[in-house]
Amino acid sequence: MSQTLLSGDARLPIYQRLADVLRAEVVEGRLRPGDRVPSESELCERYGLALGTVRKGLEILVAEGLFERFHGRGTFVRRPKFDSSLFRFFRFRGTAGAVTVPEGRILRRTTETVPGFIAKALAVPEGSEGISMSRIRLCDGEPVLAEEIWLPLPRFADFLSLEIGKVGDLLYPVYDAECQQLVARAEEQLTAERASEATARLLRIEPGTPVIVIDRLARGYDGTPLEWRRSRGRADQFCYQIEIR
Amino acid sequence: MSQTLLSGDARLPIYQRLADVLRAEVVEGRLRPGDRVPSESELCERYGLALGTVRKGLEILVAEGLFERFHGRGTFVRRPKFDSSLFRFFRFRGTAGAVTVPEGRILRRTTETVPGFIAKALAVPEGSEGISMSRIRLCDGEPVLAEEIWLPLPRFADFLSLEIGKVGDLLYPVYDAECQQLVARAEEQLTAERASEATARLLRIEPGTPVIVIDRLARGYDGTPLEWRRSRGRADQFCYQIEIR
DNA sequence: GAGTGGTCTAGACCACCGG
DNA sequence: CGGTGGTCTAGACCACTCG
Repeated sequence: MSQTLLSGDARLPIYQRLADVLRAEVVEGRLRPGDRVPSESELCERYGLALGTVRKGLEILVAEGLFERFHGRGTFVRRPKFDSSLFRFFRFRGTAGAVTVPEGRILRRTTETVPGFIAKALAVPEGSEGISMSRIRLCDGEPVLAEEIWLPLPRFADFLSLEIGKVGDLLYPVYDAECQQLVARAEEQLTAERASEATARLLRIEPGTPVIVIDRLARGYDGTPLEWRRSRGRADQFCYQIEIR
Repeated sequence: MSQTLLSGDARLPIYQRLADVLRAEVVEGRLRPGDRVPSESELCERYGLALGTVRKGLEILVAEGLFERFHGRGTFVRRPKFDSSLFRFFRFRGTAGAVTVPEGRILRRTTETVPGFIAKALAVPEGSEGISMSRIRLCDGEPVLAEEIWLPLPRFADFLSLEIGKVGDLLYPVYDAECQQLVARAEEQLTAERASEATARLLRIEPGTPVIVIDRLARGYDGTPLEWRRSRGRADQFCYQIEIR
């Protein structure tokens, strides 16, 4: 019957506990993005469950976006990649259709005291040190986004020894490779404001022009805040789409 | 076996065809929001299917947001209500937490030629007539949104005979009751711009202040465009939140 | 061909809701 | 209490992928 080798709160459904166990495998790094998850039949045997129960557990994680399934190939831990997801919000005049990752250039990298509200978001102590960066992103050589980025210390200490010019267009793979920090998801918040002098200079627009402001908090699989980022882009290039029910 | 009374492309899975059949019941108005859907066992009998197959079909429609299920009570057609969903994007200073529907006041209602790009969105012929409205929405007496609304004719002809002052804070229930037009979902598109003179006056802000612009196209269950709406709100009160993976 | 996920069945028992 | 959805099982057959 409901006899299973699964740990966890016995009041929860078995498929839920299976999902919890597998999610923990990812959170704790035993399963990494791209890895293959044990097959359905393997999980049935290992935990002494019926196929339907195992499938339901797996489907939970698919719905969460953690796993991907491929008929005939297997179940895999999904690689999150959201630089493309951010940039689907922008309409670019030149590159119609194709999603291209804009070029990224780090302009400054310093160590500073983390401002209060960012410290709060990153869940680090008030007044602690962090890495502060300024970055610009370009499409076809034209600036489209100006970014301020904060990373907590000592978690990202290894990032300081990297040559700034060698960092590519995407930061999250670098966080993974150099600092063993995997970004799994993020929350964003949108608003708009007038371009400041500094922002206007970076985006090559007139000060006072409306810009979209996107605050992003990136988190690891376990929910730990890893990076705080504020991006500003020209409103006339910005366009976000949603479907509602 | 796969013998079933279900219509539709036989290459599709049975549960998918069941979902299609039930969705059509809603689209064609035989099942209306709030109605109870036949029970699992009833559907099993009616179509000669196993329980698991029926459940999977129902779960598709739950995932689409069309149905809601309640343990012990039954399965129901969900009532879409998104005036609250729009306003969860806004942060209001006064009313912390609770989601309140802002007061809505129609300032103008006229019949005019539908502008080209709106006609396109509404899928009505270029140059046809439509209802044009101007509406303001207030929270605690303060204007938070200025709206331009277009309705296609003759679909919404009955709307013209309504007393403008008697229309409440929500339009969609009125569309349903008076024009037999049920809004099921909507698409929105966000951007920002400088407040024009007219917008600034309505929102009681300085011209040139950044405002968020939300274009919405509301559709019926069958996908027919029903209403086009452009809302403008003060950027300093606007805040849209998303989670990404 | 061996292994994977996808579909479908038939039936058991449980938990919740309402009258 | 009867009817509803929720969980779980055991097993069949199919469709896809890869070596």
